[in-house]
Amino acid sequence: MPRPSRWNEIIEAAAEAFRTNGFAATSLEDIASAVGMWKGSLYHYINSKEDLLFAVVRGPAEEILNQLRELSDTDLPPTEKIRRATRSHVQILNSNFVYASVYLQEIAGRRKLPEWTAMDREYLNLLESIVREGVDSGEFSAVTNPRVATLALIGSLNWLTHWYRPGGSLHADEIADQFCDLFLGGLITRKTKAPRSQTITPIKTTKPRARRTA
Amino acid sequence: MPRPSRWNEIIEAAAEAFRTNGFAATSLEDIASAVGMWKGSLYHYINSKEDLLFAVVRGPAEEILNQLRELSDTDLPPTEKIRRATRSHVQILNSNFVYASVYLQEIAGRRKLPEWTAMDREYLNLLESIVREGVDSGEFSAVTNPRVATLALIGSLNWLTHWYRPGGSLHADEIADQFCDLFLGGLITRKTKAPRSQTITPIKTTKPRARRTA
DNA sequence: AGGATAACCAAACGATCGTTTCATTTCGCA
DNA sequence: TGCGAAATGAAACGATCGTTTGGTTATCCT
Repeated sequence: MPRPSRWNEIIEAAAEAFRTNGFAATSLEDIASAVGMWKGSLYHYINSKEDLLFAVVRGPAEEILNQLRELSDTDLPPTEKIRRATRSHVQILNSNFVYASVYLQEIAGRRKLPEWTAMDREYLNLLESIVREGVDSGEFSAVTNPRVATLALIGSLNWLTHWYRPGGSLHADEIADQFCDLFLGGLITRKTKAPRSQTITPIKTTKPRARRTA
Repeated sequence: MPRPSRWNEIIEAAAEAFRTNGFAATSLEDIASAVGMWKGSLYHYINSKEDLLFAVVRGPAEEILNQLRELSDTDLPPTEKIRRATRSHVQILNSNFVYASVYLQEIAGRRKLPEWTAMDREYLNLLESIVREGVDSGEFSAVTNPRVATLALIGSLNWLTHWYRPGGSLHADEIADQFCDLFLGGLITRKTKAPRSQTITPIKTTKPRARRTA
């Protein structure tokens, strides 16, 4: 059987190394030795080390944005849009876990390259538009600031790279469903609405301080 | 007036550089020139570059954990505990923004030093215990998996370092309140409970594809 | 005042990094 | 089979990094 092209091996080795040690702390020799060649030979495939980073990251970044673009162009109710956007986000993080992790750790926020910040902004704006639809239609009455609510959802989703691992005991679908229930239903799902913010009263410690050692 | 000690200047310069460029991409010369001295002179204050990272990060990491420890030892209702934990988390992120950002970007997940992973695990477990209290008491009926729900909340909170900036137009208190309302009340706050997950039906695009350029 | 100690300068070292160069091998194909 | 291009080997270069060393200046204390 024809083994995958050498280029794919290089990208996968680079992605794994970038995710584990970070881009700056990864040397080209790390990547070269992982695929069994000399670091100078990598330059038959790339022009610079940063080329590797962009090649690793481009695919999932475009895919996750395109999926939200298509979803935004439907006329589904906002609740269903949020549900599908959440599922889509989790699914892409699951099936392209290493690449997506590198994107979130090395691109999002860190580098100010205009191409990527534009994608980040568009993704945020599309999702915020969905939230605003729900606010305007009266469905999302708990939202006082749509942008903050959107960023809260994105934060939960992107933080997955810090604890989720494909193939682990928690399946991506369960996580997506739990996220949806949480954000659409909230922790509290009762007839009576959750009590709103109240003024902070001083904490009175009732149990003795039990120090934990682990 | 006596200016703050040189040590503090060094730590602040290191923290700012670490947050902006990352630990590995920051050179000791960057830090030294920021405080106006030669890089070799830094070794009168440190033993290694990593000492700077730990010194930057230790304060807020211990503070945020201690606050949750104290809160966990009260007998407040779970709803109020979640609210106060969220406020506390946001407040510390606000008042120690640079230090906390370095922690989340360079320590959490990346390095496997047992001291820090133990703190992360304890923080997660304490917060999860609060969520479980709410599940057991029937208040948090939307939670099917307490650990996932807890990680969703932590993700929203920690992702603040990617978009929040102290002194910006959004105040920390507003953000904390919005987060609380979201997680306690959910996006939807109605008499009828949010419809649960439904099977995915194919998306039918109704509007023509409108490509965005920015 | 003066000595001890902290604070800092200035230069250098060895290691490592990204990149370049050129030789050599491997492979597709006529 | 043989040729040209792709792929890799092998070594080296210049730059930069963390760290060390030794000397110099400033500061504090009695």
